Amino acid sequence: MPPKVSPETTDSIRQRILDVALEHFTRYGYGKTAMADIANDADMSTANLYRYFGNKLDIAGACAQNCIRENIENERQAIAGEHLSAEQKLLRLVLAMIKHCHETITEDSHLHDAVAMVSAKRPDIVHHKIDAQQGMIMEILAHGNVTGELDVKDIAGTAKTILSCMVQFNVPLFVGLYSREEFEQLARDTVALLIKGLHKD
Amino acid sequence: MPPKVSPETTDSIRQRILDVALEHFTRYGYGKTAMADIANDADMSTANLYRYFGNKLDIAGACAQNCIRENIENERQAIAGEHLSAEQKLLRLVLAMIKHCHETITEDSHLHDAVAMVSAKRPDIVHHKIDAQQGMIMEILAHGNVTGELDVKDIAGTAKTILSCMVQFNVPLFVGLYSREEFEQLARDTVALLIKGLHKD
DNA sequence: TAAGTGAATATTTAATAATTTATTCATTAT
DNA sequence: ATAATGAATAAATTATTAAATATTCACTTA
Repeated sequence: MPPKVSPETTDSIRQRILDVALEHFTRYGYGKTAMADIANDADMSTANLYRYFGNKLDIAGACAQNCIRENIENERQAIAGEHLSAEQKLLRLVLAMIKHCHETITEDSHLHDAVAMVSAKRPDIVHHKIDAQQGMIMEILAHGNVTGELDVKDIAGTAKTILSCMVQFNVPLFVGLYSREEFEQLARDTVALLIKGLHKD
Repeated sequence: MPPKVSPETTDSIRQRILDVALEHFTRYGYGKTAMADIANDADMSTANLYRYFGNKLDIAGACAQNCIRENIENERQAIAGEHLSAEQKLLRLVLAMIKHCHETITEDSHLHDAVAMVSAKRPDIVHHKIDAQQGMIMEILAHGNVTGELDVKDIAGTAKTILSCMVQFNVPLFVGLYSREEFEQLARDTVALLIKGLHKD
């Protein structure tokens, strides 16, 4: 039997669909992206999309998971490095959140439309991101305990509390309300306050 | 000249209109409340409403200002008392915020509809509330400095930072996402963390 | 048998017409 | 002169219809 030339795997086809779809979602938003548009650019029939994804929302969901994976990777990079203090790491994490939110709402990008859709219909995907962020904060706290910089008893609970103080830096809606500079200053102040606390030493 | 019986003042008429309007906004929301409904219940013609308010949004705005005044008064009551520590006051303030948000979204109440409208078209009104809350936190901090419980250098800046850590307790949208108990626990943890900080003593 | 398609159907979205509602104003009452 | 109104108009909302789009499926191709 003759060897097939470039035998496209199921996975690579799925990936091609996702690449095309993300391009469209970013440029025109979820609503204004038609399955026919995606199919066209992916060189296949509309019907064939359904052999690879259950429906349109599944495609958007898969795109979102890719983006979130990337985003988490970014944030991990930002806080990597043994020499950084817990405060520095926390600050870098928050600044990465703000940066990501700004990218989501600026660029050309009607991406916020797709983000809203996925957030509403697939809360599990959002939750996964929250869990990952809480995990990162937990690592920062644990390491801070080791170096003697911090003294945190309930690491998981405290990480949750810290993350909740940072909602505003995580939600594009809020980030859009102020200038980047203002927001970054607020982030610095917030991290400093969380580390130091208000009480008299 | 004969003395007028029960000479209704302009102010009392305005107040009657506002009472009726708030009732309707609460029960049916901004959109589903017609000027004719308000006029009917206030025993006057629709046209006459315009002798007392510029337009429908002005009525909603005046209602909102009344509610906010009440709300601020509530929060002031909650933190009154010399014997309370700064931490206790801060906690009481946050719990009052949560309580108010819960009341806004539960009850019968399509009030969130009216709140959204006013928030969008009259940001100054919202800002007034934020300023008042920041003022209360400043008072708490200043008093804490006096008693020796706290050591806060930049009172205004710190108050702003603290308030921003509490957005989630101030925005009905967020408050609705979790149970009251969960949220109150989060509030306790947040206040404790802000007061104590993370660092090793 | 697996991958893919065109055409049929169901659901959404957009456009339009019909209705309701907000706002204004000339006029009446007090 | 001040307070109030009914009727006229402008603006917004809702209901209706038409068009576009998502999804399914019987069928073809390799």
